[in-house]
Amino acid sequence: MQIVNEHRRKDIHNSDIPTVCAACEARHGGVCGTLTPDQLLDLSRHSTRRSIEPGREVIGQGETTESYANIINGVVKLSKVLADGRQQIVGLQFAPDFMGRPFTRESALTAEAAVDTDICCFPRTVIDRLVSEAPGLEHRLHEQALKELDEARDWMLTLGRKTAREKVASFLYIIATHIDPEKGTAREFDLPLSRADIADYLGLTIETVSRQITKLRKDNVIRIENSRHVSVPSLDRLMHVAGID
Amino acid sequence: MQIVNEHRRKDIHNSDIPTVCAACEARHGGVCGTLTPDQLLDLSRHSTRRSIEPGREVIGQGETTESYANIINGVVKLSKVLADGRQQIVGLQFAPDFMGRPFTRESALTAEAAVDTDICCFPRTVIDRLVSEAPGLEHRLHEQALKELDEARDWMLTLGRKTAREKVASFLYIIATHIDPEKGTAREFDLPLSRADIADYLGLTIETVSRQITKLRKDNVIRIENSRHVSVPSLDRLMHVAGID
DNA sequence: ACGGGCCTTTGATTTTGATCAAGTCGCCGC
DNA sequence: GCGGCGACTTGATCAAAATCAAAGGCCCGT
Repeated sequence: MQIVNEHRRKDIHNSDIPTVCAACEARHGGVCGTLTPDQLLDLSRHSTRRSIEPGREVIGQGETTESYANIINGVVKLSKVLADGRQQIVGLQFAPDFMGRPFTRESALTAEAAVDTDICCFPRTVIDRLVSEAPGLEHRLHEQALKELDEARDWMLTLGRKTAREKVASFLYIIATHIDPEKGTAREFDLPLSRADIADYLGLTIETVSRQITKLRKDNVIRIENSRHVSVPSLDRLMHVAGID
Repeated sequence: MQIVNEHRRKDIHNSDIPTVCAACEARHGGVCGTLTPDQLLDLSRHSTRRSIEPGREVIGQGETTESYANIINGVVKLSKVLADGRQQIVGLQFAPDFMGRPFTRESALTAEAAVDTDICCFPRTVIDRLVSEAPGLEHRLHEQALKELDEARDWMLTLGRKTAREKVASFLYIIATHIDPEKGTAREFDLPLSRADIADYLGLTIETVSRQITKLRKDNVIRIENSRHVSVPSLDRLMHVAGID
């Protein structure tokens, strides 16, 4: 897609911005926003865009990574598995999240696209060099880590203490509030995860997830078509069912 | 306690180190290790030691914090509560962990001493200033955040996918490997948490925790006296029961 | 030593969600 | 249009953990 000046975002200084970066959302919420035009140019010269189809693994548990990436659009599942195959999704990442683990080579988890996803990949060496040159970049990565930590801890409360109904409602709420990186909350959306994925995210079985979704539909908390498309008449109601004060 | 030169650690340059810091473990695994003697002196002038008895709240969910702290010894529970009182412990912190949330005023969780605990408190303003002066400090805080994120995600797998027996064994394994900051793993230790706390950490009830501990004892995975003191004949066996490959 | 309170254990019963087992729906290729 | 396959739903039954209930044990002060 060719980007012309009129479409460029006005909230960041755009002169001398590499063409590929000019329209990229990752420069706003994402990590690239802290870089100077020079640094951005440097990074963009080494970065490559990739499209990933659903189910395709980006990085496997225990593998070594030689690159980081920004999510341009789509959804990525982060998961862990037990030796006997039990699986838990430990996080979802949306645009413009940064993926990859600074300061360590080996990944402790598997990252896999949940839907068609575009990412912008950077070689580890370039990011590591930029981190040492631009202190603002480490600060941004640090903030992203803290955000993920907060999300992980919120989800621990969901996993440990909520009922199946509350868990499913909590999941729907997360999706409603994250699926569209532009506006805050969507009252209608396609689920980026299959029932099996939702079960792995919530620590439930697919049957329980399905039953609870059916029950939420019968209680008019949500409306469903196609089993993937959900609309939420009242966000407040959903939050309440999810046990979020 | 008075510290004389002979007891000072040799692995860090000790000249001009403030007396209170000289014997402090937090300088090794902790965040102070990155500071120059000058910066350490600066920080130590504004820091205060506090002893906290079990059950005493250090910082409450939703309160604003004006200080950070290092744990000198003891154990701190980090927890979240739902509106109706259901509680989940989302993390345990041991010496020499850093407590407090950089870059945000409001705490999203409650921190409470689990046992008698000593902490070294720093005013927010001083740390924030040192972060801007010493890039190494932010790097260290970033690493601590990433460590906590890894731990949180590991625990999500435990909460979402393990059985009660595996959960209790996982908890005992965590304690065995963290209770003594000096040596790696203890094969005998006092539990820093009550049954109620363990239940809140594992997303179980106290009765289930008690029953599973009894069962692990009968299966000779652990030995118990006083209901607080535990010894572990075989760490490998415990790990296996905990579902850790 | 005695009593009271709290923490812990143990037992009986119930409930929630898992498991087992059929279906149904939608999509795609033929 | 038909058949088949994968994803989802629904139903029946089962099991794990929660809940309800009652002791025990331990510590502490009197």
